[in-house]
This record gives sequence, C-alpha cells and structure tokens, in this order.
Amino acid sequence: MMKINKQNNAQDLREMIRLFERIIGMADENQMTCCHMTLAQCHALVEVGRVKDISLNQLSRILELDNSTLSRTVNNLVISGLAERYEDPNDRRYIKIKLTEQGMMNFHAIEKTMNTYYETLFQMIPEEKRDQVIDSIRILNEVSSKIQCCVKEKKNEE
Amino acid sequence: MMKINKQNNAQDLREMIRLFERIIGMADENQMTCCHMTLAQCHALVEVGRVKDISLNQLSRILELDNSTLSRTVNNLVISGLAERYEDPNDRRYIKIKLTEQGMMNFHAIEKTMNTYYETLFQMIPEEKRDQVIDSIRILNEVSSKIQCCVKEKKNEE
DNA sequence: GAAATAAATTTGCATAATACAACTATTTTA
DNA sequence: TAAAATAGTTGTATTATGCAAATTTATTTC
Repeated sequence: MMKINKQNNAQDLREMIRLFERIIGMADENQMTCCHMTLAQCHALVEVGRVKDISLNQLSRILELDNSTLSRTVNNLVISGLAERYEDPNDRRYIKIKLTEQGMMNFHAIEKTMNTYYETLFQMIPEEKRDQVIDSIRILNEVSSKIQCCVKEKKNEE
Repeated sequence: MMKINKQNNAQDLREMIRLFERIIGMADENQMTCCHMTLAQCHALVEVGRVKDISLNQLSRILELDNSTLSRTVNNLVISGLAERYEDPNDRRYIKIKLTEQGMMNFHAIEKTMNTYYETLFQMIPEEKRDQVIDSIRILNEVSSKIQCCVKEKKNEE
C-alpha cells in the first residue's frame, strides 16, 4: 500500500488527481478521434444509444449542457444521419431523439472500443489491486459529490 | 473492500471513471468561478505561478496546447494585469512569462482554495482508506499512461 | 372555458478555446 | 554567411458553449 516511507496526504491526492485528469483528457481525445465525430456529438450519441429514446430536455440534464447547446449538437447528429427527432405524441412540446440504423452502428462500435479499452485497463491493474482501485474511485466519487455543491446547487434548483 | 457480494469488473471501472470525470468537471467549473477568470487562464496562471518563470513554448508543452492558443491566453493574463512578458536575454527568440504582484496574489489565493478543497476531500476519506485511495489513483495513472499512446505519440514526435 | 403561466425547443447573438498556416525575428548549423 | 531550425504572433476558421428572445404546446387559475 506504498506506506513504507511516508504517510500520503492531501497534496499527494491533489497531484494524483491532476495527473489523472490529464490522462482522462487523452482518453477523451482518443475516443473522439476514433469515433470520427466531435466529442460533444460522441457523448450525446452514446447517451442516446444507451437509453434508446430520450427528450432533448432530459438529455441536456444528463450531459449538463444548456438546451440550446444540445439542440445544435443533435442537429449535427441529424445532419450526419446518425440520429432523428420526432415529436412525443403524449406531449407535443417534447422532441424525442433516437438513433438511426447508422447511429446505432456507430454507437455499438464506440461501445465496443470503450469496453475493450476498459477491459485492457482493468487487466493491467494487478489482480489483487482491482477491487481496491474500484472501491477507491467509488469513495472519491462519494466524498466529492458531498463537497461539490455551490456551483451545481444554483443550477439545479427547480 | 466491497468484495462481499460480487467481483468488480471492467464495466464497473468504466462507470466509476465516467462518474469521476463529471465530478472533476464540476471541480474545474467551481475553480473557474471562484478565481474570477476563465479556466484556461486559471490553468496558465497556476502553472506560471508554480515555476515562477517560464517561456511560452515550455508552458504550451506543459499544458499541451498550441503556441498560438497559449499566446492569446497569456495576452489575456497580461491585459488583466496578472502576468507580464519579457525577452529572454540569453536567447531573444524566447518570451518569458512571469506573474505580476497582482497575479501572484491571485495565484496564492487559488492555491489556498485548491489546497483547502483537497484537504477537506482528503479528510472526508475514511482514515484507513486514504493510503489506499491515493495508491489506487497512482496505479490507474500508471496503467493508463501505458495504454494511452496512439494519439499522443503522433503529436510528440519531434 | 379563456387567460395566464409554465415548459420544451429553437434561433440569434456573443464569447471562449482551440488549431493550423503564414509570417517575423532570432539563433544554430553546415 | 546562407540555410535550417526555433519561438512567438496574427489571420482565419471551427467547435462548444450559454443567455435571451421567440414559438409552440400544455397546465393552471379564475
């Protein structure tokens, strides 16, 4: 557990997370390059692919983007023939989005790539550390979500 | 270690990292809001503050941004009275960047905020898990940096 | 039930971040 | 010293983004 010489501290945590941030950024860039669309489009496509069928409004909440931003992103997906809009018959204010055949194919390709990536990553973690690593990120998510409030609170009050 | 019911797997890792990415994004947004400048400016300012004195070229490598992008970011810092440029007397091709008094004050304020943030985060991690958490991110950084190659390789060959 | 209110979406506008290419100035190399 | 390399800046274009205004549809209120 690397506890031989010294006790870890908050500074170490900060530095580790800083490095991790960079690596995540590279992974994103990689993903974008591989999936032949912009990162924003890729994120939207993956999210729609997962839930199959979603309103623009819901999607913008999930991706934490403004409706207008997402409206345009969806536009691009539609123009690229990857997604289509349709009116929600129950409430015609809503525009639902779903993937086209082509979009589904892209979605599956991206999912496959991502799964392979994480599978590889997982396998590269020493076997006896795997549970520990996942547990640790879970802990970090937990404490982070408790501490992160000021910015999001304001946005989410409704 | 959360191993009671099931073995963790690559899917869990993917989901955990996805969540973590979002939390990091919020932290960034928070930081930007608190430090009263754009995120790009904040990153540049912090980096210059750390090393005190750096050429634009070096800085762009550290932040992994194009020289032109950084030139403009530095411009904004200069306009805001936070940084200043000066010629490197040894090699007049180089423009060095350093923080002004005001810039240093901002830098220290941001550092303080960030340190407090990570101190709090660290304290919120159960004591017996702290070393484990840091060790885990270290492991993730290690394996990630081995797997991430295709995109960066191309850029860094020089 | 008509008017007011609310909600979802789109479009107009503005801004930030970014990269590439072309250009200038300086230094190194052959 | 002429050519090549390096650092930086500026012109141009693109993407991502949000806010505000406008439009359409649904819900609430009186």
